[in-house]
Amino acid sequence: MADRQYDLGDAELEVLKVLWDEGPGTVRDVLSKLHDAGRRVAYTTVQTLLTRLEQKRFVTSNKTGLAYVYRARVSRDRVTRTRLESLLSQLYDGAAGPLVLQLVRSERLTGEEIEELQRLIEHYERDTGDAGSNI
Amino acid sequence: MADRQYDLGDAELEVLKVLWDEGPGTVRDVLSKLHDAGRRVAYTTVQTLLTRLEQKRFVTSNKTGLAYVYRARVSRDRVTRTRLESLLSQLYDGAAGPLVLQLVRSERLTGEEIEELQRLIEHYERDTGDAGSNI
DNA sequence: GCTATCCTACTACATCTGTAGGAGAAGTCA
DNA sequence: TGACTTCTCCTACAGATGTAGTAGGATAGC
Repeated sequence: MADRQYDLGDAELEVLKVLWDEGPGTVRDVLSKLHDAGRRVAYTTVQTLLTRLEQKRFVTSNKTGLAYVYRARVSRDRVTRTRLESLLSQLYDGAAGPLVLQLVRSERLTGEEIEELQRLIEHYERDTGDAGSNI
Repeated sequence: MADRQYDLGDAELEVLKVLWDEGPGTVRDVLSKLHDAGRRVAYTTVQTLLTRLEQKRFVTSNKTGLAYVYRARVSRDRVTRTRLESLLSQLYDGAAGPLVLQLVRSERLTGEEIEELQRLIEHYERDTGDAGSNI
């Protein structure tokens, strides 16, 4: 009963995001933020979610005064990568290329992002000597 | 009870992928493919999954001889896009750019994909007059 | 000290999802 | 026609997840 495993549910992720965005906070802090964002949810729901996140080791807590303060234990980047990997393996057999191309074709990158992309590609081509194999 | 809604579970997606890859097929066809792929699962499990997929309107069926033949009703592309959008909105606030950059930085694109990307970017820059705003 | 407030702990419950068994109809083969 | 095989239909169940109520301890203001 002590530990849960598996992945993050949507509601859990939402709570975790608040901790990423706002830094450590209590149940009430998180609840306020969620309410601000228009999310109607009960205090005890947030509490349950934070408890489960702790059981899954995504957050830690320590009692400060009256209430527990929760703190994210995994980085946004780490979770992002895991979810992304999961999407890639589920839908693209793990290949990143098709996904990138699909996204770029959808023309939703900003000018700056395109520039950054351009730089990355130049960098890549310098390293590998223009287009080559990927083995 | 007639209709289910919500999204696809992992097991459901696996079954749907078989239909995408192999074309329409019966429970047994799908089961064989899954077994070939090393997936140990019972006949009735596949049956249940196909039934649920039909309730969710991801597949249709029609009785052909003895058994029902199931056929994907939504394209791989459509489902892919939906899942991707969901990931984007959950983790990147809907912005595609950061995800693309992260993927390209992970250096998992083939030479060909990089070239294709290069072409897309050139195309983009021709259209918009080099780097510009994204409004 | 009392009372309103806030917090935690525990419990509950519905739905979704993965997984599968059993009953019974239908077709196949000897 | 009887024994298999193969299907569908219905039912079941456990774990994950979202959501929240209740009980009871701690705190703070009056």
